Amino acid sequence: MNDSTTKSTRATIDDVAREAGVSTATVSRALRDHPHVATATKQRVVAAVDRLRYVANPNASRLASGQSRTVGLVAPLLTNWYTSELMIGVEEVMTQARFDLLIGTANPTARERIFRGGAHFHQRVDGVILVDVFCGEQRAEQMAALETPVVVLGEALASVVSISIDNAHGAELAARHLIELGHRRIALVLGHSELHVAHDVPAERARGFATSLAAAGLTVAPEHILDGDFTIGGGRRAMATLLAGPTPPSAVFFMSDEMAFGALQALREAGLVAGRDVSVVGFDDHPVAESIGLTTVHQPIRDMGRLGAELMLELLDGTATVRHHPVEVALIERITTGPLNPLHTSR
Amino acid sequence: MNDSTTKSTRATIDDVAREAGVSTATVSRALRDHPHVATATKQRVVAAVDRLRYVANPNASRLASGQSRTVGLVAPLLTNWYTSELMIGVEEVMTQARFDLLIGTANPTARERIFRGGAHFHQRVDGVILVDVFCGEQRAEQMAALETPVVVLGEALASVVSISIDNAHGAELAARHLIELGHRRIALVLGHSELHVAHDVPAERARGFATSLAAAGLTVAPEHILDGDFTIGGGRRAMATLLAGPTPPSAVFFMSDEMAFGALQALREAGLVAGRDVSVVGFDDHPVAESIGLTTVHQPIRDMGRLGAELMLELLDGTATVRHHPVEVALIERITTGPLNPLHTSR
DNA sequence: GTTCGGACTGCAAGCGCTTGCACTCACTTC
DNA sequence: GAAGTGAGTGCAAGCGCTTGCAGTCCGAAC
Repeated sequence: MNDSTTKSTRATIDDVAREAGVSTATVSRALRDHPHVATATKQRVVAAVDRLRYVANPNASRLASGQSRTVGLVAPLLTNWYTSELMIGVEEVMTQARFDLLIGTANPTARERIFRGGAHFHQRVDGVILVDVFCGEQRAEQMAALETPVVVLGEALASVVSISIDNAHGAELAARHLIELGHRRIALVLGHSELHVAHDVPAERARGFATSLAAAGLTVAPEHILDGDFTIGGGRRAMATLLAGPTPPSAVFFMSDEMAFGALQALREAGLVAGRDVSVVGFDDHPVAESIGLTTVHQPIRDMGRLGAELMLELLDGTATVRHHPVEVALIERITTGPLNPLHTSR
Repeated sequence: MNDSTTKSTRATIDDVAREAGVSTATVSRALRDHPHVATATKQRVVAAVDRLRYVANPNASRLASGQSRTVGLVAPLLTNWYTSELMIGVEEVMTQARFDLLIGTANPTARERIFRGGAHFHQRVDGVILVDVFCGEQRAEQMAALETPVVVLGEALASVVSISIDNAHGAELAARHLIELGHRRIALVLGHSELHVAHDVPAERARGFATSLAAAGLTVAPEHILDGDFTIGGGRRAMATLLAGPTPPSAVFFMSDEMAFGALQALREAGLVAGRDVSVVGFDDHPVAESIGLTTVHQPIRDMGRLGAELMLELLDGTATVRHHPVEVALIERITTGPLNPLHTSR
């Protein structure tokens, strides 16, 4: 009956038990630091494990324990440097906690299923970290009712654990900086990624921008508000459009660094110098922003990833409090912004 | 005994079997498109699955089948945009094939264990994709002897399935381009990332670079070969050093775009214009290279990731042939390179 | 009318772990 | 000396699937 064929199969817990002269139950407990295992026994087990190079089969232990020790990371766009950066942070913490990370793209259909717990995902993970999967409070409540713990990154929510920066505040800083440099005719390039259904990050940044302008008694001309699609190409086109207009702005706030990169390209193509002819501010602090010298609003992305993972771990422990965790942003002044060029003051 | 407590637990295969009026074995077979399952039966099963919103427990099926349907992706540096880009490609294909992707960092210790199959990893994955974990032919042979299928990305190897670009050729293209523009005093900025133990990518690129110079009867001055550490900062420092030297080069080839970005910054700080005063060529075609206008050697990273995943799938099928798969590179001319500036011809 | 080969389905034995429960022994405590 | 107490261990029943083997049934071939 016992087919202990000489197949060079991997050692199982039973092999270890036999080798150590104890029961499988004891091996299992010894290996997981359960209380009530004699120190001597534990040592024998560990020695046997080493001798046999035993590694527990995760599928078996997960099946038996009902815990998958895996968390899912869902993001609409993995391509994104922002997402990867966040992912690194999450991965760091999760690996250390000996958890697996399952990454998945959230196409629009999948999104809805995730909210209702119907996703394929839910069956195999202990928790889900949502990155930039904008859901809104209503959806958050739905998720809070689910048995799967959820951490939302990039959006401020009350019914689930969430982490995000104060987008309005970041935009305020950017606009205030431009105003302080003397700029009056300031343009705004926003974005409407279709993947980010219903998300209000652009709206919040626009609000912050408007707040600062209003505080200085300024307004934005309608033709100075453009959509840059959150892409390099979109930013380039937006900048070109602004330059071609009747009254080009002396400064532009882009809602992402990548759009700003495109804008710098457009400026160069027009023979203009950023920071002198036109001031440009981005948002994110992309790794390349520093080398280009782009003035931007820095957000600690990797830290947010780490925090997200830590909160997920707490959630799984039952020690987390459901609330929003705000994260600080800061303006980083570099060379793409400068005092208002006299050229512009002349009307 | 049968504790069918009213716990709102998930539906199991038995629930589906009961609902469809068949045995669990039949459900299992129907769901995996086994032959010899009557069409009508299959439909009943599918209907029951829908009604119960059943999703198979992956741990149970993996345990029972002995297949983990998971592949590991190991890279020394996940932070890297290159790695993320590659990962996206792999993820795309793997997800479609309904495989899970487990990502892991390969610190030096872990590397050796992976080579000998002793890694924690091996117990839980059907195959391993190694990204930039430079191993050399000897290590590759070791791995080929392992039962775990391996695909190596970024290095040309004979004993395992491998994928890489022709680094020497890429560098040749870059150098030739500069030579054709009239440059004679060309510098080289390489890198020695410590994480990339013993990898010869820099060596190959250096060789290609030398080949092109030699063909034009040129040589490089020793002080024109610097280490830029493969980082933005390193590139910046290298460029600054070159500019401060007694005979600054008129053109520089950087082994990575990121170092080139740093160089552009250094040039700007020195009041010089890239493409006019000094020509700069990078390597990689980083997403930002386009917006900055960096001339560089393009490599189809995401495609390489896709190919790697496809080959892994074939390997698991037993339909792959072990060999190296070369991938094409191409020079992309942009604005950081230009004809030799007369200033430089004067000695 | 048998016999036979397939198509289809069910039985039941695992896969390698975890864990509730029961049990054995010292040791204490009255 | 009896009765507790609790640390330490083993038994065995699962966890939810897969799959070899053994049917059952039915139409085709003899």
